[in-house]
Amino acid sequence: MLPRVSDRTETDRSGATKTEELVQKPIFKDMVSQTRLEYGFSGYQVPVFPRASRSARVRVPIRKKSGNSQKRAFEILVSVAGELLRESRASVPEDQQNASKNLVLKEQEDERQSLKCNISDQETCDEKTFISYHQIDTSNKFSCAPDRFNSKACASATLKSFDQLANVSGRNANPNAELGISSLVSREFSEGKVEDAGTEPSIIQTSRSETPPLTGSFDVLQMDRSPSDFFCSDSKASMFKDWITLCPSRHSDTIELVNRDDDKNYNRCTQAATTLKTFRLQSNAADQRIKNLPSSRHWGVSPNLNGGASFRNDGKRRMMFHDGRTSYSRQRSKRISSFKRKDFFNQRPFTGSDRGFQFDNRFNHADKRSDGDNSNAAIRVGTSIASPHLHLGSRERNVKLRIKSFKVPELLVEIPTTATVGSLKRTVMEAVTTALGDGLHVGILLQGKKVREDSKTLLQTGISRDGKHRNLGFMLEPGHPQIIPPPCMREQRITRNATPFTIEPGTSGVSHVPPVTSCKNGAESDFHLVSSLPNISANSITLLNSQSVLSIPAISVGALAVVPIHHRARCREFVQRRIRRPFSVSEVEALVQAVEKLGTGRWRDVKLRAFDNAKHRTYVDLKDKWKTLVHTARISPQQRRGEPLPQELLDRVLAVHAYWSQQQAKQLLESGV
DNA sequence: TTTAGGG
DNA sequence: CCCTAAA
Repeated sequence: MLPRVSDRTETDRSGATKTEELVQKPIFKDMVSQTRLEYGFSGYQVPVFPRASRSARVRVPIRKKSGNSQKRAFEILVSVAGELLRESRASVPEDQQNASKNLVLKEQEDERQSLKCNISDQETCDEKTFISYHQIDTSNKFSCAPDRFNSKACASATLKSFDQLANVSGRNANPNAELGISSLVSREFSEGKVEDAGTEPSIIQTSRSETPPLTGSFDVLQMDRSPSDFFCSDSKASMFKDWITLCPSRHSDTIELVNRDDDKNYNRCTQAATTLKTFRLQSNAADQRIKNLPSSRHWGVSPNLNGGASFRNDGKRRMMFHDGRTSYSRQRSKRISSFKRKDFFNQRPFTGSDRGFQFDNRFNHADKRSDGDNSNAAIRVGTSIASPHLHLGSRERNVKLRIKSFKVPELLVEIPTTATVGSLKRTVMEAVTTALGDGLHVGILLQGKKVREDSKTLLQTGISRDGKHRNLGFMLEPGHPQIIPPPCMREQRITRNATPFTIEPGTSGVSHVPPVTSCKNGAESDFHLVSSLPNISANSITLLNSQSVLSIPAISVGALAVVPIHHRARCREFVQRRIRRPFSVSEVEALVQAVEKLGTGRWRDVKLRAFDNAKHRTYVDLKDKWKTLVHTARISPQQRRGEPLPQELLDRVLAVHAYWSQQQAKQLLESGV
């Protein structure tokens, strides 16, 4: 067997019938010798988004027009809290379960199993804010009781006016306002009393629950994208004016709400997207959808009213039915993103794709005491540790982390030697964009070892003890959860154009030991490489080595623990449109060249010849691109949009198009005679 | 699956 | 970029 062929068998193409093509097709090395250069970027250093400030925060948009913004904000908070609690309830050690005191979420005895929230008002705040919202209707059915909580006993609860925070009611904004919410629900609370050292006991909503109360702790920064529903009603300019920002405050155990009204930079953002982890803030609309869904989280339960789970894979949206049939769905209305996305990279430098998890670029600027050098922005992370020795305000419970840059795994760029420096820049930018755009996860390395347990606190993990954090590393890792298909996809996986690193169908089911997949990256890498990889542990894959053998390790228990959330998110996101990836000049060049040789109508061959490395370009894409190219070439330069193409290239397009049209006509004539 | 073409 | 009929 030809080595060249065997090297390539990891791609979607295999089988003896295609051997010939494979041999004929120029592989990467050949391309290099044929006027093409290959640039390998190993460990490309991408600074944290320049505007990133000192803290990474969750942002909760507040709709201006929706009336009760307090209610809305609180709704979101409770929803957040609920998600966090749900995620972490099993992971809080016994000795840490009695720590915080401000927000009390309790499972109630009544049939609705609702949660009680007590939120206190801080007395030092002149402006009393009273949140008396009941029956918050999230998927978990929380309810909130008015404050019966002694504020002294919950010193970290620094709830200031919501109005101040969000400036929704037109009052003066106070960027420094904070809302503190405790991270823990303790058993003590359910018994009615909380004692804080040196302060008087406070009365807590008593509930004689037979079942133990929910316990859990907020983990470090858990963020997710907010549904776009939030923004649809507002004008673009004001879209992001009203934010409530959730973040761990310096007092820890609190969540900070910061008004973002003052920040013009947000106005140009297109989408609320802040994700480090996996819970969702849910809008009314999203809630509504959830309510309509079966409450069961069991795999295989279809969230789709049609009886099929909708998902997408590699650009194709389909309905999957339980009997294995697939059918195409035309429900555009189900798309989450109804707003227009503009230039992706400009606006969301650090966000992932619609499908992946996202890393927000819109960090908070409020805290500008230092860090004038934005390129070295740090991310401040509150530990949210439920410390057994709870001294509110104690700085020891905070960990400051400075992230100078993220290391992006290797990118491969191919560009003609005749290309300009400018196009090289653009190409690299595109590669970076693509890598980032498809959703990277942040990985944490502690002393070279991957920290996988997302539910553990920093204290437990040892990060908090690591005074200088020299041994703490952050990495961007591919976060393509498609690799671990949610069960709704497992019955029938679409593999043809799947990424080269997907688990093969044989491993469907609940196997935790996916097979080892080896891959020669050199020729296979494309801009997509990074994002095609599953979320796997760092020590099992060397992304920086293009020749490395990729092995997909067993999925960690921690990863599995969040699968249900993934699943929910997935199934909703499957119906999203593919991310738009405009063709670069070099890509157009390659396309034209291929069509010159092969003619129109052989798009599969064109794909194999010129875009085999680019998994995100399907032959349909190429055909479509050619269509638009021909159109572009015909219209006046003034009418053209996007990156300007050299006239020479467009002339070639027209010439090629004319030539092959003629050929086609000839053939038709011959066959007719 | 691939092609072709409308949306 | 999506969708889909038809091959």
